Amino acid sequence: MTERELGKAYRPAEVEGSVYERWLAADVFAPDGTGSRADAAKPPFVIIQPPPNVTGSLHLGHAQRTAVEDLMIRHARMQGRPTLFLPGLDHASIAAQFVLDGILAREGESRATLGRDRYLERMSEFVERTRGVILGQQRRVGASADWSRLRFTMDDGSAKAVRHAFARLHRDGLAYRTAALINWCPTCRTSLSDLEVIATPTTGSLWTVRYHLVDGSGAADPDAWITVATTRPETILGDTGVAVHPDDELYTALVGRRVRIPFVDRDVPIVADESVDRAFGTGAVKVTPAHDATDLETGQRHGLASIDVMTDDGVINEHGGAYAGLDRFAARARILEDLAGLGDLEGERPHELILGRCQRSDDVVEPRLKTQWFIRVAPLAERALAVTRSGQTRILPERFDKIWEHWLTGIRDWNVSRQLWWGHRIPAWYCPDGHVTVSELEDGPAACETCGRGASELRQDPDIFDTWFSSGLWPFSTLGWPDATDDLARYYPGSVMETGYDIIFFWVARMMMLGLALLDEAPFETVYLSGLIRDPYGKKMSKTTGNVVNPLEIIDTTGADALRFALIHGATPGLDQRFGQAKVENARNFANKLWNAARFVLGARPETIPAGSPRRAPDPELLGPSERWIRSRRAATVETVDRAMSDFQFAEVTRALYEAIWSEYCDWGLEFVKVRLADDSLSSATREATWWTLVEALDTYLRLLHPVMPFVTEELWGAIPHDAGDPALLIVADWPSAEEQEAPIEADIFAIIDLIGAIRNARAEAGVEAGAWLAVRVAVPDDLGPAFNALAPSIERLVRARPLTQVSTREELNRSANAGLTVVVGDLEARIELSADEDSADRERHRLEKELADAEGFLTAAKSRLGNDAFVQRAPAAVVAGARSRAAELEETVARLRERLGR
RNA sequence: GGGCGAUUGGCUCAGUCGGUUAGAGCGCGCGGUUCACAUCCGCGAGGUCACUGGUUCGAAUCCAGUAUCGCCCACCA
Repeated sequence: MTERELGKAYRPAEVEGSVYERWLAADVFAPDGTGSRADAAKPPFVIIQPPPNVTGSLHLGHAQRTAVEDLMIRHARMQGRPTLFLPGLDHASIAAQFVLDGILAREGESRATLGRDRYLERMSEFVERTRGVILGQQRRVGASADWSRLRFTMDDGSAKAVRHAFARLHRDGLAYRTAALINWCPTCRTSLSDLEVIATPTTGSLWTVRYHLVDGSGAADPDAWITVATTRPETILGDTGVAVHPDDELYTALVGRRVRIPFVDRDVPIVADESVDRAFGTGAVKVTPAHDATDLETGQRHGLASIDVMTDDGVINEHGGAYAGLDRFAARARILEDLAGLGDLEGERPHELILGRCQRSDDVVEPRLKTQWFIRVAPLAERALAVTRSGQTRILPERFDKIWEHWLTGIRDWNVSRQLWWGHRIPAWYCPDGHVTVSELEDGPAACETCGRGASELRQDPDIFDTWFSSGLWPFSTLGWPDATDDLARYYPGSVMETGYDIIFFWVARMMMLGLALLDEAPFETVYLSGLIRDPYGKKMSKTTGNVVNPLEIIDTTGADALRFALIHGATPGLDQRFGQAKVENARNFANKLWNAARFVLGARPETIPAGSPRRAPDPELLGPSERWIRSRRAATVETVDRAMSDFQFAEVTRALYEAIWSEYCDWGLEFVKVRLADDSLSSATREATWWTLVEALDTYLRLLHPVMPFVTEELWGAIPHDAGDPALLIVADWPSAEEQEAPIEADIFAIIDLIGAIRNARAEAGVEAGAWLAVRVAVPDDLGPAFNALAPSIERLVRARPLTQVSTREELNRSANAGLTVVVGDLEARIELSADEDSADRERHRLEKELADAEGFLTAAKSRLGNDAFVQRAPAAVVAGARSRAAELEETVARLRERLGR
C-alpha cells in the first residue's frame, strides 16, 4: 500500500472533488456493492431520509439532515453492518404546483389556459430539469447513499404502492368517501388536511344581527326578532336555522317559531340544542351547516338543510341571491351595509378569533361541505400509539412522546383527496349510477363491482391524493411493496428515521399508521428528530427575510467537512440551532489542524522506516510515558465516541473528537514526542515505536472522525501507512475498538502538563521575554520520577528551561535559593531562576499571594465539608476519599506557598 | 384555552446516575516569524448557571412556583 502525497496546505475543494469519485468508483455505498465489506450476518442498518422536494434546492436544513443521516450510516458501515441509505425525491404535489404556477404566470399562462394534460406535461418537463439539482447537492455534502436505488414518489413503483395501499384500506373499511365539512383554500382551489391549515389569531369583529320572527300568516314581523351573533356575516346566505340552549329562559318561548333569513327570504326554525353556549354573544346562534362544523352537527340533529353559498374560488354562488358573483369579503361588506340599511345590524364589537389560513397560500380557509375521500384514522392512530407506548418504536428526544400522544389521541379523519393535478389519481371509478369501484389495477377495473357495467362506462375520480399519502408509504414502497421482495424482507422495518420535528405529524405519524395498517409492523425502530436551523439571531431562515445561507457557498469556500462538523456539533436532538459563519470557520480550522498534524506525522517518520512501509504496531516494551499516554487517551476517546454514538449524542461525538485531536493529541502528544523523535541518544527501535504510536493514534482518530468529516479523513487516511488487512478506502475500514487504559500514566502525564502550564504562567506573569531560556529546577516526588525523567527533554523545550535540573527534595530546592519564580503544583515544585530586581520581586510576591489566597479559599471549603459529619457519613466513600486527598493536596500547596512567602 | 421547550461569561452553546475549583468556540487583553499548522502557538481577564422557595450532607443539575422569549396543539358562533 503506497502513501499518497499530501499538499502543504489544506484545500477542501481539491480534496472533496476527488474523494467522492473514489467512493463511487469503488462501489461502496450499496449494501451489496462490490466494494462493500458488509457482514451479511450482522443486522442491517437502514436509515430513512425524508425525500426532498423534486423542485427544491439544498438549504441548510437539508444539509443538516443529510449530515446526520450520513454520520449514522457511515458509522454503521464501518461496523460492518449492511447499510441502506436510500435516496429519493418527493413530487410535493401542492408545493410543486405552486412553483410551476408561478413560472406559468410569468409566461402569461395558467392551469386554466393549459388544461390538465398539457399542464401535467409541463410539470413533467419541469421536474425532469430540476430533479438532478438537489441530488447533486446531496453528493456535495457527502451523502453516501445508494444511488442505484434512487426513488421518486411519482415513479411506477410508488404509483403501484399507492393504488394497492388505497384499495386495501378501502377494502378494510379504512378509506371511505362522504360529504363532510372540509377545509377549502380558494386560492389553491383544493381541500386541505387539518394540518395544512394554520390557526392564526386575528382581531375580527363580532356582529349582532336581527332575524325577524315569522308570524302565523307567514309574514315577517318587523317588531319581533331574535338577535344572533356572527363573525362571518356572508354565511347568513346559507343559514337554515337558529339554535338556542334548551334551558335558556330568554328564548324558551321562541323555540319552534320560525325566523326569516335576510336577503334570501328563507324561513327557518328556531331549535333548541345543547351545544349552544348561553354566555357567548346573544345566546342565539345562526346555523349554517354547509360552512361550519358545529353547525353541521346541529343541523344534522335537527334535520336542517345544508346550503353551500360559495364557489371553488370563494365567490358567492347562485344561492346567494343578489350577492351572487361577489367575492366572499366583498359580499360580507355589502351584507353589513345592507343590514344596517334595514336597521337589522344591531351591533359590532372587536373580537379575537382564530382564523384558519392555508399553509401554502396564506389565504383564509373556508370550511365547506364537500364529498371527499377520507382515511379513518382512529384505529390506525391507536396502533401507532401502542407501538410507541410499548417501546417497539422509540422517539428521540423522549419529550416528543407527549406531543405524539396528544396528537394521535382524538385526531379527526384525514381528508386525502385533493382537487389538484400533479399527483397520484385516486384509483376510484364511478359508474353512471353512482356506484364506486376502487381498484389497484393500473388500467382500472374491468367493470363496476356493483352493477357490472363495463369499463367504458366508468369514469375515474378526477382528484389526486394528498402528497403525504404517497410519502407515508415511503419506507416500504421504496422496497418493492406490495410485492414480497427480498429487499422488503431484509430492510423493513428501518432502523432510524431521521427528520425535522416540524413534520412529525405530516410524515412520521402517517408512515407509522400506514406501515402498521398495511404491513402489520412499525416502519422503523427509532425516530430521531432534529432541530431546525436558524440564522445567527434565532430567526427562521426564509427567502423573503433574505437571511438564507446557501450551504453550497459554504462548501465551496470552507468545505463540506467543515459544514458537516459545524452542523453536527450544534445538533441537540429536537432543539433548534443558530448557525453562523463563525461555526463553520472553527470547523474548517479543525480540519486544517488535522491536516497539518497528519503532515507532521508523515514528515517525522524515522529514516530507519522506509517510505511505504506497511503498518507496524508499536513495540510496547519500547514505549515511554508520552507514548503510553497517547495510547491511553486514544482508547478513552474510542469509548467516549462509542457511547455518544449509541446514545445519539452526535454533538458529543464532535466535542470529544475535537478535544482529543486538538487539545490532547496535537497540543501535548505531538509536542512531547517531537523531541523524542529527534533524540539521537535513543535507539532507532525506540524512535520507531514512538512513531508507530503516533500513526496508530492518528489512524484511530481518522476512523472515528470519518462519519463526521468523511472527505478530509479519507484523504489523510490514504496517506498513512496501512495494515495488510485494511481496505483501500477508509469509508469501508473497520471501526476502532477500545482497549485497556493506563490510568496511572494518565495521572502522571496530566500532573506534568499542569506543571508546564504553571511554569508558562509564572513566566508570562513575571513578564519574562517569551524566547528566553532560564534555568529551572524541579523537586520531583519519587512516584513521578520516571515519567518526569523520561519527558525531561520535552519539558525543557516546552517551558524553555535551560538547564532543567531535577532534584528529589525541597530542601535541595531551597538550598541554592535565590531570587526567582516559584511554581507549586500538587507534589511538584519548581524554581525558575531570574535575576532579581525590585520590580520583578514585587510582582512575584504578588502572584504567589494571589495563588495562596486561591488555595486557601478552596482549602477552607474542602475542610468545612469534611468537618460536616453528615457529609462524611452519608456521601459515598469515593466522594469523601476524593475530598480528603483534595484537602491534603491543598494543605501541601498552602504550606509550600506560605513557606516561600516567609510566613 | 391546553401543552412543550429555552433561560449558563460580550456572543453561540456543552454540561444526559446531583459530588473536586462550571467547560468550549468566537470575541476581548498581553506576548510570540519555536523546523505540522498565523486557518497557528503561549498566557490571561470575564459567570451569585433567569428569579423565589423546597428536597438533600451537597443543586446549573431534582421538585414547586414566578418571569421573559420561542414553539406546538385547539371546530365557541
